Amino acid sequence: MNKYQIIHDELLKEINDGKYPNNAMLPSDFALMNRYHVARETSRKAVAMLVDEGYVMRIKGRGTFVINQNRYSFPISHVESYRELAARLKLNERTQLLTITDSEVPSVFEYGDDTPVPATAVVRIRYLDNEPVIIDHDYVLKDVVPEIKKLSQSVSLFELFEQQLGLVISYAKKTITVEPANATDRQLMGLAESIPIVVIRSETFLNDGRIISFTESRHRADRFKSVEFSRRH
Amino acid sequence: MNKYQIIHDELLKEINDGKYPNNAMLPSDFALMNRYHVARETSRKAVAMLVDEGYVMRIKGRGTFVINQNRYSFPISHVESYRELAARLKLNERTQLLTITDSEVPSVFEYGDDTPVPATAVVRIRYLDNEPVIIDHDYVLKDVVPEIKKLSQSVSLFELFEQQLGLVISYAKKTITVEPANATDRQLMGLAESIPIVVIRSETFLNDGRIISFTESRHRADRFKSVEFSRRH
DNA sequence: GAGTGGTCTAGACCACCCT
DNA sequence: GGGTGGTCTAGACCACTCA
Repeated sequence: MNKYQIIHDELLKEINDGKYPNNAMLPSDFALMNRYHVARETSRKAVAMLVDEGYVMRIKGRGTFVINQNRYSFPISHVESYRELAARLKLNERTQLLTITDSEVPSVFEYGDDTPVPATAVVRIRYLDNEPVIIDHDYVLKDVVPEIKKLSQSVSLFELFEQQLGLVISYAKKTITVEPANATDRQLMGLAESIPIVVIRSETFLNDGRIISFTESRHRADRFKSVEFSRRH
Repeated sequence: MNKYQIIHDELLKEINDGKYPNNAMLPSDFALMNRYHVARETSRKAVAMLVDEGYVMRIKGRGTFVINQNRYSFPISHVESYRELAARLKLNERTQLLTITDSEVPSVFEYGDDTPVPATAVVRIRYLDNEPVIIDHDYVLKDVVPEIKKLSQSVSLFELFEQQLGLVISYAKKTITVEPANATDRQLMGLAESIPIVVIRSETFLNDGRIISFTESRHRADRFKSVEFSRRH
Protein backbone atom coordinates (compact mmCIF):
# COMPACT_ATOMS: atom_id res chain seq x y z
CA MET A 1 0.00 0.00 0.00
CA ASN A 2 1.28 3.46 -0.92
CA LYS A 3 1.90 6.05 1.73
CA TYR A 4 -0.49 8.55 0.20
CA GLN A 5 -3.15 5.86 -0.03
CA ILE A 6 -2.75 5.03 3.65
CA ILE A 7 -3.00 8.70 4.62
CA HIS A 8 -6.02 9.15 2.34
CA ASP A 9 -7.81 6.14 3.81
CA GLU A 10 -7.13 7.19 7.37
CA LEU A 11 -8.34 10.74 6.77
CA LEU A 12 -11.44 9.47 5.01
CA LYS A 13 -12.20 7.16 7.90
CA GLU A 14 -11.84 10.05 10.32
CA ILE A 15 -14.22 12.12 8.19
CA ASN A 16 -16.78 9.34 8.13
CA ASP A 17 -16.35 8.73 11.86
CA GLY A 18 -17.17 12.35 12.54
CA LYS A 19 -13.73 13.32 13.84
CA TYR A 20 -13.81 15.97 11.15
CA PRO A 21 -17.45 16.99 10.88
CA ASN A 22 -18.93 19.20 8.21
CA ASN A 23 -16.95 22.42 7.68
CA ALA A 24 -14.20 21.21 10.00
CA MET A 25 -10.61 21.87 9.05
CA LEU A 26 -8.35 18.99 8.19
CA PRO A 27 -4.72 19.00 9.36
CA SER A 28 -2.55 21.26 7.22
CA ASP A 29 0.08 19.90 4.85
CA PHE A 30 2.78 20.48 7.42
CA ALA A 31 0.77 18.84 10.19
CA LEU A 32 0.34 15.77 8.00
CA MET A 33 4.08 15.76 7.21
CA ASN A 34 4.88 15.54 10.90
CA ARG A 35 2.11 13.10 11.71
CA TYR A 36 3.09 10.63 9.01
CA HIS A 37 6.78 11.50 8.56
CA VAL A 38 6.40 12.03 4.82
CA ALA A 39 7.35 14.70 2.33
CA ARG A 40 4.87 17.43 1.68
CA GLU A 41 4.01 16.28 -1.83
CA THR A 42 3.05 12.90 -0.43
CA SER A 43 0.63 14.36 2.10
CA ARG A 44 -0.71 16.68 -0.60
CA LYS A 45 -1.39 13.73 -2.86
CA ALA A 46 -3.53 12.10 -0.19
CA VAL A 47 -5.56 15.26 0.27
CA ALA A 48 -5.79 15.77 -3.50
CA MET A 49 -7.58 12.42 -3.70
CA LEU A 50 -10.11 13.55 -1.12
CA VAL A 51 -10.65 16.71 -3.16
CA ASP A 52 -11.16 14.61 -6.31
CA GLU A 53 -13.73 12.52 -4.53
CA GLY A 54 -15.60 15.55 -3.29
CA TYR A 55 -15.02 15.01 0.41
CA VAL A 56 -13.06 18.16 1.12
CA MET A 57 -12.16 21.44 -0.46
CA ARG A 58 -8.93 23.37 -0.15
CA ILE A 59 -8.87 27.12 0.20
CA LYS A 60 -5.61 28.95 -0.26
CA GLY A 61 -4.46 30.74 2.86
CA ARG A 62 -7.19 29.17 4.99
CA GLY A 63 -7.00 25.42 5.02
CA THR A 64 -8.71 22.20 3.97
CA PHE A 65 -12.36 21.81 4.93
CA VAL A 66 -14.86 18.99 4.99
CA ILE A 67 -17.76 19.36 2.59
CA ASN A 68 -21.21 18.24 3.60
CA GLN A 69 -21.88 14.83 2.16
CA ASN A 70 -25.17 13.69 0.74
CA ARG A 71 -24.97 9.96 1.23
CA TYR A 72 -28.20 8.71 -0.17
CA SER A 73 -27.54 9.03 -3.82
CA PHE A 74 -25.98 7.23 -6.72
CA PRO A 75 -22.47 8.37 -7.42
CA ILE A 76 -21.58 7.89 -11.05
CA SER A 77 -18.29 9.67 -11.09
CA HIS A 78 -16.36 6.65 -9.90
CA VAL A 79 -16.13 3.14 -11.16
CA GLU A 80 -17.92 1.30 -8.45
CA SER A 81 -19.71 -1.97 -8.54
CA TYR A 82 -23.28 -2.24 -7.39
CA ARG A 83 -22.23 -4.30 -4.39
CA GLU A 84 -19.59 -1.81 -3.29
CA LEU A 85 -22.13 0.96 -3.69
CA ALA A 86 -24.86 -0.73 -1.67
CA ALA A 87 -22.38 -1.60 1.07
CA ARG A 88 -21.25 1.98 1.28
CA LEU A 89 -24.76 3.35 1.43
CA LYS A 90 -25.76 0.69 3.97
CA LEU A 91 -28.88 -0.10 1.98
CA ASN A 92 -30.68 -3.39 2.11
CA GLU A 93 -29.64 -4.73 -1.26
CA ARG A 94 -30.19 -8.00 -3.01
CA THR A 95 -29.15 -9.20 -6.43
CA GLN A 96 -30.82 -11.94 -8.40
CA LEU A 97 -28.93 -13.64 -11.20
CA LEU A 98 -31.28 -14.22 -14.12
CA THR A 99 -29.22 -15.69 -16.97
CA ILE A 100 -25.68 -16.38 -18.16
CA THR A 101 -25.60 -17.01 -21.90
CA ASP A 102 -23.24 -17.00 -24.87
CA SER A 103 -23.83 -13.83 -26.81
CA GLU A 104 -22.22 -10.97 -28.71
CA VAL A 105 -21.59 -7.34 -27.87
CA PRO A 106 -24.74 -5.46 -28.94
CA SER A 107 -24.26 -2.98 -31.74
CA VAL A 108 -25.43 -0.10 -29.51
CA PHE A 109 -21.96 -0.08 -27.95
CA GLU A 110 -20.37 0.62 -31.34
CA TYR A 111 -17.39 -1.60 -30.67
CA GLY A 112 -15.23 -3.00 -33.44
CA ASP A 113 -16.01 -2.95 -37.13
CA ASP A 114 -19.43 -4.61 -37.38
CA THR A 115 -17.98 -8.08 -36.98
CA PRO A 116 -19.67 -9.80 -34.04
CA VAL A 117 -17.59 -9.83 -30.86
CA PRO A 118 -18.17 -12.96 -28.73
CA ALA A 119 -19.14 -12.27 -25.15
CA THR A 120 -20.78 -13.85 -22.16
CA ALA A 121 -24.04 -12.09 -21.34
CA VAL A 122 -24.95 -11.84 -17.66
CA VAL A 123 -28.37 -10.47 -16.73
CA ARG A 124 -29.08 -9.55 -13.15
CA ILE A 125 -31.80 -7.70 -11.34
CA ARG A 126 -31.03 -5.48 -8.37
CA TYR A 127 -33.30 -4.84 -5.42
CA LEU A 128 -33.02 -1.98 -2.99
CA ASP A 129 -35.18 -2.43 0.08
CA ASN A 130 -36.90 -5.35 -1.68
CA GLU A 131 -37.99 -3.26 -4.63
CA PRO A 132 -36.59 -4.12 -8.07
CA VAL A 133 -34.95 -0.94 -9.33
CA ILE A 134 -32.08 -1.87 -11.66
CA ILE A 135 -31.55 -4.42 -14.42
CA ASP A 136 -27.94 -4.98 -15.40
CA HIS A 137 -26.90 -6.51 -18.68
CA ASP A 138 -23.17 -7.28 -18.71
CA TYR A 139 -21.31 -8.41 -21.80
CA VAL A 140 -17.93 -9.84 -20.78
CA LEU A 141 -15.56 -10.22 -23.71
CA LYS A 142 -14.50 -13.82 -24.32
CA ASP A 143 -11.14 -12.60 -25.55
CA VAL A 144 -10.39 -11.51 -22.00
CA VAL A 145 -12.49 -13.88 -19.90
CA PRO A 146 -13.07 -17.04 -21.98
CA GLU A 147 -15.63 -18.52 -19.65
CA ILE A 148 -17.72 -17.61 -16.65
CA LYS A 149 -18.27 -20.97 -15.12
CA LYS A 150 -20.24 -20.16 -12.10
CA LEU A 151 -21.16 -16.85 -10.62
CA SER A 152 -21.87 -17.08 -6.94
CA GLN A 153 -24.74 -14.96 -5.74
CA SER A 154 -22.37 -13.44 -3.24
CA VAL A 155 -19.66 -12.43 -5.71
CA SER A 156 -19.82 -9.45 -8.02
CA LEU A 157 -18.38 -9.46 -11.51
CA PHE A 158 -15.74 -6.94 -10.45
CA GLU A 159 -14.70 -9.14 -7.56
CA LEU A 160 -14.51 -12.09 -9.92
CA PHE A 161 -12.31 -10.18 -12.34
CA GLU A 162 -10.01 -8.70 -9.75
CA GLN A 163 -9.69 -11.37 -7.10
CA GLN A 164 -10.03 -14.62 -9.02
CA LEU A 165 -8.56 -13.65 -12.37
CA GLY A 166 -6.01 -11.10 -11.22
CA LEU A 167 -7.23 -8.44 -13.61
CA VAL A 168 -7.05 -4.79 -12.60
CA ILE A 169 -9.84 -2.45 -13.63
CA SER A 170 -8.78 1.12 -14.12
CA TYR A 171 -11.23 3.18 -16.18
CA ALA A 172 -14.81 3.24 -17.27
CA LYS A 173 -16.50 5.40 -19.85
CA LYS A 174 -20.18 5.94 -19.13
CA THR A 175 -23.00 7.24 -21.26
CA ILE A 176 -26.23 8.32 -19.65
CA THR A 177 -29.48 8.57 -21.56
CA VAL A 178 -33.16 8.35 -20.78
CA GLU A 179 -35.19 5.87 -22.80
CA PRO A 180 -38.67 4.37 -22.68
CA ALA A 181 -39.08 1.16 -20.75
CA ASN A 182 -39.08 -1.95 -22.91
CA ALA A 183 -41.19 -5.02 -22.32
CA THR A 184 -38.47 -6.72 -20.28
CA ASP A 185 -38.06 -3.70 -18.03
CA ARG A 186 -41.77 -3.46 -17.38
CA GLN A 187 -42.14 -7.13 -16.67
CA LEU A 188 -39.11 -7.51 -14.38
CA MET A 189 -39.62 -4.30 -12.46
CA GLY A 190 -43.41 -4.29 -12.51
CA LEU A 191 -43.63 -0.86 -14.08
CA ALA A 192 -46.45 1.12 -15.50
CA GLU A 193 -45.72 2.03 -19.09
CA SER A 194 -45.28 5.69 -18.36
CA ILE A 195 -42.12 5.31 -16.30
CA PRO A 196 -38.94 6.00 -18.27
CA ILE A 197 -35.63 4.25 -17.77
CA VAL A 198 -32.27 5.84 -17.08
CA VAL A 199 -29.78 3.84 -19.13
CA ILE A 200 -26.13 3.93 -18.15
CA ARG A 201 -23.94 2.19 -20.68
CA SER A 202 -20.35 1.60 -19.65
CA GLU A 203 -17.17 0.35 -21.25
CA THR A 204 -14.78 -0.92 -18.63
CA PHE A 205 -11.03 -0.82 -19.28
CA LEU A 206 -8.28 -2.84 -17.66
CA ASN A 207 -5.03 -1.19 -16.65
CA ASP A 208 -3.36 -2.66 -19.73
CA GLY A 209 -5.77 -0.79 -21.98
CA ARG A 210 -7.97 -3.72 -22.98
CA ILE A 211 -11.73 -3.50 -22.71
CA ILE A 212 -13.05 -6.26 -20.49
CA SER A 213 -16.79 -5.66 -20.56
CA PHE A 214 -19.73 -3.57 -21.68
CA THR A 215 -22.57 -2.98 -19.28
CA GLU A 216 -26.05 -1.66 -19.75
CA SER A 217 -27.52 -0.68 -16.41
CA ARG A 218 -31.21 0.15 -16.59
CA HIS A 219 -32.61 2.14 -13.66
CA ARG A 220 -36.24 2.99 -13.19
CA ALA A 221 -36.16 6.75 -13.51
CA ASP A 222 -38.31 7.57 -10.52
CA ARG A 223 -35.82 5.82 -8.24
CA PHE A 224 -32.72 7.22 -9.88
CA LYS A 225 -30.54 9.87 -8.36
CA SER A 226 -26.96 10.77 -9.01
CA VAL A 227 -24.76 13.21 -7.17
CA GLU A 228 -21.31 14.24 -8.18
CA PHE A 229 -18.70 16.86 -7.72
CA SER A 230 -16.94 18.65 -10.46
CA ARG A 231 -14.06 21.03 -10.46
CA ARG A 232 -13.67 23.92 -12.77
CA HIS A 233 -10.45 23.94 -14.74
CA MET B 1 -0.23 30.75 -16.32
CA ASN B 2 1.31 27.73 -14.62
CA LYS B 3 3.84 25.62 -16.42
CA TYR B 4 1.81 22.44 -16.10
CA GLN B 5 -1.24 24.28 -17.41
CA ILE B 6 0.67 25.46 -20.46
CA ILE B 7 1.96 21.95 -21.15
CA HIS B 8 -1.52 20.51 -20.65
CA ASP B 9 -3.12 23.01 -23.02
CA GLU B 10 -0.51 22.45 -25.70
CA LEU B 11 -0.80 18.67 -25.50
CA LEU B 12 -4.58 18.89 -25.61
CA LYS B 13 -4.43 21.12 -28.65
CA GLU B 14 -2.15 18.63 -30.36
CA ILE B 15 -4.57 15.82 -29.53
CA ASN B 16 -7.48 17.77 -30.95
CA ASP B 17 -5.46 18.74 -34.01
CA GLY B 18 -4.80 15.10 -34.73
CA LYS B 19 -1.06 15.20 -34.09
CA TYR B 20 -1.70 12.43 -31.59
CA PRO B 21 -4.58 10.45 -33.07
CA ASN B 22 -6.50 7.74 -31.30
CA ASN B 23 -4.23 5.17 -29.62
CA ALA B 24 -1.15 7.26 -30.39
CA MET B 25 1.50 7.54 -27.74
CA LEU B 26 2.16 10.87 -26.07
CA PRO B 27 5.74 11.93 -25.30
CA SER B 28 7.09 10.23 -22.21
CA ASP B 29 7.70 12.08 -18.96
CA PHE B 30 11.37 12.46 -19.80
CA ALA B 31 10.65 13.68 -23.32
CA LEU B 32 8.34 16.34 -21.88
CA MET B 33 11.03 17.32 -19.34
CA ASN B 34 13.46 18.02 -22.16
CA ARG B 35 10.91 19.64 -24.41
CA TYR B 36 9.69 22.10 -21.79
CA HIS B 37 12.74 22.25 -19.51
CA VAL B 38 10.73 21.38 -16.42
CA ALA B 39 11.02 18.91 -13.57
CA ARG B 40 9.43 15.56 -14.03
CA GLU B 41 6.66 16.15 -11.51
CA THR B 42 5.61 19.23 -13.44
CA SER B 43 5.26 17.35 -16.71
CA ARG B 44 3.48 14.55 -14.87
CA LYS B 45 0.98 17.03 -13.48
CA ALA B 46 0.09 18.20 -16.97
CA VAL B 47 -0.47 14.64 -18.14
CA ALA B 48 -2.39 13.81 -14.96
CA MET B 49 -4.89 16.51 -15.92
CA LEU B 50 -5.39 14.92 -19.32
CA VAL B 51 -5.97 11.60 -17.57
CA ASP B 52 -8.51 13.25 -15.27
CA GLU B 53 -10.34 14.66 -18.23
CA GLY B 54 -10.42 11.32 -20.00
CA TYR B 55 -8.27 12.27 -22.96
CA VAL B 56 -5.42 9.85 -22.37
CA MET B 57 -4.57 6.84 -20.29
CA ARG B 58 -1.21 5.89 -18.81
CA ILE B 59 0.03 2.33 -18.82
CA LYS B 60 2.99 1.44 -16.66
CA GLY B 61 5.97 0.29 -18.64
CA ARG B 62 4.39 1.20 -21.96
CA GLY B 63 3.47 4.86 -22.17
CA THR B 64 0.65 7.38 -22.35
CA PHE B 65 -1.99 6.81 -25.02
CA VAL B 66 -4.80 8.83 -26.53
CA ILE B 67 -8.29 7.53 -25.86
CA ASN B 68 -10.94 7.77 -28.52
CA GLN B 69 -13.18 10.73 -27.84
CA ASN B 70 -16.90 10.88 -28.35
CA ARG B 71 -17.49 14.57 -28.84
CA TYR B 72 -21.19 14.86 -29.38
CA SER B 73 -22.44 14.51 -25.88
CA PHE B 74 -23.05 16.48 -22.75
CA PRO B 75 -20.19 16.24 -20.33
CA ILE B 76 -21.39 16.66 -16.78
CA SER B 77 -18.18 15.91 -14.97
CA HIS B 78 -16.83 19.41 -15.31
CA VAL B 79 -18.19 22.76 -14.36
CA GLU B 80 -18.87 24.23 -17.72
CA SER B 81 -21.30 26.87 -18.77
CA TYR B 82 -23.77 26.25 -21.50
CA ARG B 83 -22.03 28.71 -23.76
CA GLU B 84 -18.62 27.14 -23.28
CA LEU B 85 -20.15 23.75 -23.94
CA ALA B 86 -21.92 24.75 -27.12
CA ALA B 87 -18.79 26.46 -28.41
CA ARG B 88 -16.76 23.35 -27.79
CA LEU B 89 -19.23 21.08 -29.50
CA LYS B 90 -19.55 23.55 -32.40
CA LEU B 91 -23.33 23.35 -32.21
CA ASN B 92 -25.65 26.03 -33.43
CA GLU B 93 -26.78 27.36 -30.10
CA ARG B 94 -28.98 30.22 -29.06
CA THR B 95 -30.08 31.42 -25.66
CA GLN B 96 -33.17 33.46 -24.92
CA LEU B 97 -33.42 35.40 -21.71
CA LEU B 98 -36.93 35.11 -20.32
CA THR B 99 -37.01 36.85 -16.95
CA ILE B 100 -34.83 38.40 -14.24
CA THR B 101 -36.74 38.74 -10.99
CA ASP B 102 -36.21 39.15 -7.26
CA SER B 103 -36.77 35.79 -5.63
CA GLU B 104 -35.57 33.37 -3.00
CA VAL B 105 -33.65 30.12 -3.17
CA PRO B 106 -36.28 27.38 -3.64
CA SER B 107 -36.57 24.90 -0.80
CA VAL B 108 -35.67 22.02 -3.11
CA PHE B 109 -32.02 23.04 -2.78
CA GLU B 110 -32.16 22.54 0.98
CA TYR B 111 -29.97 25.52 1.70
CA GLY B 112 -29.87 27.21 5.06
CA ASP B 113 -32.32 26.72 7.91
CA ASP B 114 -35.73 27.35 6.35
CA THR B 115 -35.27 31.11 6.47
CA PRO B 116 -35.70 32.53 2.97
CA VAL B 117 -32.45 33.35 1.20
CA PRO B 118 -32.75 36.36 -1.13
CA ALA B 119 -31.64 35.71 -4.68
CA THR B 120 -32.01 37.00 -8.20
CA ALA B 121 -33.83 34.49 -10.37
CA VAL B 122 -32.74 34.27 -14.01
CA VAL B 123 -34.76 32.10 -16.37
CA ARG B 124 -33.37 31.27 -19.79
CA ILE B 125 -34.26 28.90 -22.55
CA ARG B 126 -31.58 27.20 -24.62
CA TYR B 127 -31.88 26.20 -28.24
CA LEU B 128 -29.69 23.70 -30.02
CA ASP B 129 -30.11 23.77 -33.77
CA ASN B 130 -33.18 25.99 -33.29
CA GLU B 131 -34.96 23.47 -31.09
CA PRO B 132 -35.69 24.42 -27.47
CA VAL B 133 -34.07 21.72 -25.36
CA ILE B 134 -33.06 23.21 -22.02
CA ILE B 135 -34.64 25.60 -19.53
CA ASP B 136 -32.25 27.03 -16.96
CA HIS B 137 -33.40 28.56 -13.71
CA ASP B 138 -30.51 30.30 -11.93
CA TYR B 139 -30.78 31.66 -8.41
CA VAL B 140 -27.87 34.03 -7.75
CA LEU B 141 -27.41 34.81 -4.06
CA LYS B 142 -27.82 38.50 -3.29
CA ASP B 143 -25.28 38.16 -0.49
CA VAL B 144 -22.64 37.57 -3.15
CA VAL B 145 -24.03 39.45 -6.15
CA PRO B 146 -26.39 42.15 -4.85
CA GLU B 147 -27.78 43.07 -8.20
CA ILE B 148 -27.83 41.84 -11.77
CA LYS B 149 -28.50 45.02 -13.62
CA LYS B 150 -28.44 43.95 -17.15
CA LEU B 151 -27.57 40.63 -18.65
CA SER B 152 -26.45 40.92 -22.21
CA GLN B 153 -27.70 38.21 -24.50
CA SER B 154 -24.10 37.56 -25.43
CA VAL B 155 -22.75 37.14 -21.92
CA SER B 156 -23.18 34.07 -19.77
CA LEU B 157 -23.66 34.21 -16.02
CA PHE B 158 -20.26 32.58 -15.50
CA GLU B 159 -18.59 35.21 -17.68
CA LEU B 160 -20.37 37.91 -15.72
CA PHE B 161 -19.19 36.47 -12.40
CA GLU B 162 -15.63 35.87 -13.46
CA GLN B 163 -14.80 38.73 -15.78
CA GLN B 164 -16.90 41.62 -14.50
CA LEU B 165 -17.05 40.83 -10.81
CA GLY B 166 -13.67 39.14 -10.40
CA LEU B 167 -15.13 36.10 -8.71
CA VAL B 168 -13.50 32.72 -9.26
CA ILE B 169 -15.67 29.64 -9.55
CA SER B 170 -14.06 26.46 -8.35
CA TYR B 171 -16.52 23.68 -7.61
CA ALA B 172 -20.01 22.56 -8.39
CA LYS B 173 -22.08 19.84 -6.83
CA LYS B 174 -24.64 18.39 -9.20
CA THR B 175 -27.65 16.23 -8.61
CA ILE B 176 -29.28 14.44 -11.51
CA THR B 177 -32.83 13.17 -11.39
CA VAL B 178 -35.60 12.45 -13.87
CA GLU B 179 -38.93 14.13 -13.26
CA PRO B 180 -42.18 14.62 -15.16
CA ALA B 181 -42.46 17.74 -17.27
CA ASN B 182 -44.34 20.56 -15.58
CA ALA B 183 -46.66 22.98 -17.33
CA THR B 184 -43.87 25.51 -17.91
CA ASP B 185 -41.61 22.88 -19.48
CA ARG B 186 -44.31 21.69 -21.83
CA GLN B 187 -45.30 25.15 -22.87
CA LEU B 188 -41.79 26.51 -23.44
CA MET B 189 -40.41 23.44 -25.14
CA GLY B 190 -43.58 22.42 -26.92
CA LEU B 191 -43.59 18.95 -25.41
CA ALA B 192 -46.12 16.18 -25.40
CA GLU B 193 -46.94 15.22 -21.83
CA SER B 194 -45.22 11.87 -22.07
CA ILE B 195 -41.70 13.27 -22.35
CA PRO B 196 -39.83 13.32 -19.03
CA ILE B 197 -37.30 15.93 -17.98
CA VAL B 198 -33.74 15.36 -16.84
CA VAL B 199 -33.21 17.79 -13.99
CA ILE B 200 -29.66 18.78 -13.08
CA ARG B 201 -29.55 20.85 -9.92
CA SER B 202 -26.21 22.48 -9.13
CA GLU B 203 -24.71 24.41 -6.29
CA THR B 204 -21.78 26.49 -7.49
CA PHE B 205 -18.96 27.35 -5.10
CA LEU B 206 -16.44 30.14 -5.29
CA ASN B 207 -12.80 29.51 -4.49
CA ASP B 208 -13.30 31.11 -1.09
CA GLY B 209 -15.88 28.51 -0.18
CA ARG B 210 -18.99 30.66 -0.57
CA ILE B 211 -21.93 29.46 -2.63
CA ILE B 212 -22.69 31.92 -5.39
CA SER B 213 -25.67 30.34 -7.09
CA PHE B 214 -28.09 27.46 -7.40
CA THR B 215 -29.12 26.29 -10.83
CA GLU B 216 -31.89 24.04 -12.02
CA SER B 217 -31.22 22.95 -15.58
CA ARG B 218 -34.17 21.15 -17.15
CA HIS B 219 -33.37 19.08 -20.25
CA ARG B 220 -35.94 17.33 -22.36
CA ALA B 221 -34.98 13.71 -21.76
CA ASP B 222 -35.12 12.55 -25.36
CA ARG B 223 -32.41 15.08 -26.26
CA PHE B 224 -30.24 14.45 -23.25
CA LYS B 225 -26.99 12.59 -23.34
CA SER B 226 -24.06 12.63 -20.98
CA VAL B 227 -20.68 11.00 -21.34
CA GLU B 228 -18.02 10.90 -18.73
CA PHE B 229 -14.91 9.12 -17.68
CA SER B 230 -14.31 7.71 -14.29
CA ARG B 231 -11.27 6.22 -12.71
CA ARG B 232 -11.27 3.39 -10.28
CA HIS B 233 -9.51 4.12 -7.04
C1' DG C 1 4.21 37.88 10.70
C1' DA C 2 2.71 33.27 11.05
C1' DG C 3 0.16 29.87 8.83
C1' DT C 4 -1.97 28.05 4.86
C1' DG C 5 -2.21 26.07 0.20
C1' DG C 6 -0.01 26.29 -4.93
C1' DT C 7 3.83 25.53 -7.70
C1' DC C 8 8.31 23.80 -8.90
C1' DT C 9 12.88 21.62 -8.65
C1' DA C 10 16.53 17.89 -9.05
C1' DG C 11 17.24 14.21 -7.69
C1' DA C 12 16.15 8.91 -6.16
C1' DC C 13 14.39 4.00 -6.21
C1' DC C 14 11.00 0.90 -7.82
C1' DA C 15 7.88 -2.13 -10.89
C1' DC C 16 6.67 -3.05 -15.26
C1' DC C 17 7.11 -3.85 -20.38
C1' DC C 18 9.52 -4.97 -24.52
C1' DT C 19 13.20 -6.74 -27.27
C1' DG D 1 19.03 -3.45 -20.65
C1' DG D 2 16.73 0.52 -21.81
C1' DG D 3 12.49 2.85 -21.63
C1' DT D 4 8.25 3.66 -19.38
C1' DG D 5 5.21 5.19 -15.57
C1' DG D 6 4.58 5.21 -10.02
C1' DT D 7 6.17 6.80 -5.78
C1' DC D 8 8.79 9.63 -2.70
C1' DT D 9 12.08 13.03 -0.80
C1' DA D 10 13.83 17.59 1.06
C1' DG D 11 14.01 21.40 -0.03
C1' DA D 12 12.42 26.28 -2.29
C1' DC D 13 9.57 30.47 -3.48
C1' DC D 14 5.13 32.38 -3.98
C1' DA D 15 0.15 34.18 -3.05
C1' DC D 16 -3.21 34.36 0.05
C1' DT D 17 -5.61 34.85 4.75
C1' DC D 18 -6.01 36.18 9.33
C1' DA D 19 -4.93 38.26 13.56
